[in-house]
Amino acid sequence: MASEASFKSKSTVSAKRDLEIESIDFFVRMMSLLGLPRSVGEIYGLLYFSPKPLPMDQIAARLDISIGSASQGLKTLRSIKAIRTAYVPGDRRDHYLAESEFRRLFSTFIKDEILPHLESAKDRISRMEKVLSSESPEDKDFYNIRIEKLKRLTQASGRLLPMLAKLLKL
Amino acid sequence: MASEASFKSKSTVSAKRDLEIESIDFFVRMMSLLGLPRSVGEIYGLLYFSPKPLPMDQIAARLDISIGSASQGLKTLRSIKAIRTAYVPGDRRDHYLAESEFRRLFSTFIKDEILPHLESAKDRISRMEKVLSSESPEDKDFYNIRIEKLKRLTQASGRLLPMLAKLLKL
DNA sequence: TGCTAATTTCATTTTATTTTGAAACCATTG
DNA sequence: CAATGGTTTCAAAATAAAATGAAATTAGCA
Repeated sequence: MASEASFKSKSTVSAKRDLEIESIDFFVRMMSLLGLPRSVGEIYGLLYFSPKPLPMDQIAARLDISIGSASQGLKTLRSIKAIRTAYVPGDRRDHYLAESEFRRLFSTFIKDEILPHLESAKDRISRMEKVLSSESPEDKDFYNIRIEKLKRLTQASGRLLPMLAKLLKL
Repeated sequence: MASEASFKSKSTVSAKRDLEIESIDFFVRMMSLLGLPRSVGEIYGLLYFSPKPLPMDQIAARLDISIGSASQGLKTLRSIKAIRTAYVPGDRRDHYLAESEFRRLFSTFIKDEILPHLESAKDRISRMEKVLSSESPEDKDFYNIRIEKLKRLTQASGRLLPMLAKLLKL
């Protein structure tokens, strides 16, 4: 079937392509800042500037990545709520849309990736305190001060991060 | 030369070792959250619970890593101001001490690693706007809205991150 | 200044992560 | 309920990141 439905001038098509490329580049960097693989950034970048929801095979084709990568990347993006599926009548394939509210994206990330670490940090600190109180090594004061600082750090982050997450929701 | 200078009971020594191990573990995780390699976390973790400044060769020996790694790791830690050198009379080697004020550590990290990305993001957004204004593709509204959102994101981070950095300096 | 210990650098090796591609699985529909 | 299109999974391959170790460099001291 030829695409007779809409005529697009050459320059307009390339303008869209330019935006797409800038977007992909942008999100590849941003995601890698969050420790996510390149392909995840590419997919999100593509979807972010796509006016229509795209199915997996088209995503893979336009980014020239394998469908395996695409599937994995979409899974990751779904898990952090950075994309959602859209129903397209008469098409069996799932179609994906970028969730453009970054607030949600970041707060999900903070909740899922950072706060759990803070939790285990608290456990670790209690263990340290136990060790220190059961023994009385030299430099006990030094150790106490260090543990105290660790404690403050985790407490501060435990308060700050949820605040940040909330701020981003504005 | 035997270490006759101080007698340490077996349990006290192991208590210190326990603290050290918890500390290393803690900072390995924390640094990896910031995208820094394992060895960097190990070194900082060791120094954080060391009452005395340590020279590079001792650091490498205690962590069982190569002096190459130790040198690189110390360089990284120096560059983010997470450690500093201490003068030890009669010893030619540099001795290292953990900077225990995390605030500084984090604010340096934000300034050096994150803010530069924001700068390049601004450039990219101007390019996008230029592309969009010179052409008039379909879905122009959609694209404008997306660009607008990106702009807000970078502006918000541009304001928020320095605030955070300052807060952490208090 | 020359000697040597201390440190840095960097090519190579090792390890960890990401991507691929094909097989297995699932779900729709004819 | 078989056939086919769509998706996931996962072992193997490709790539990227980090650690090693030895040579090169630097700096303190005699």
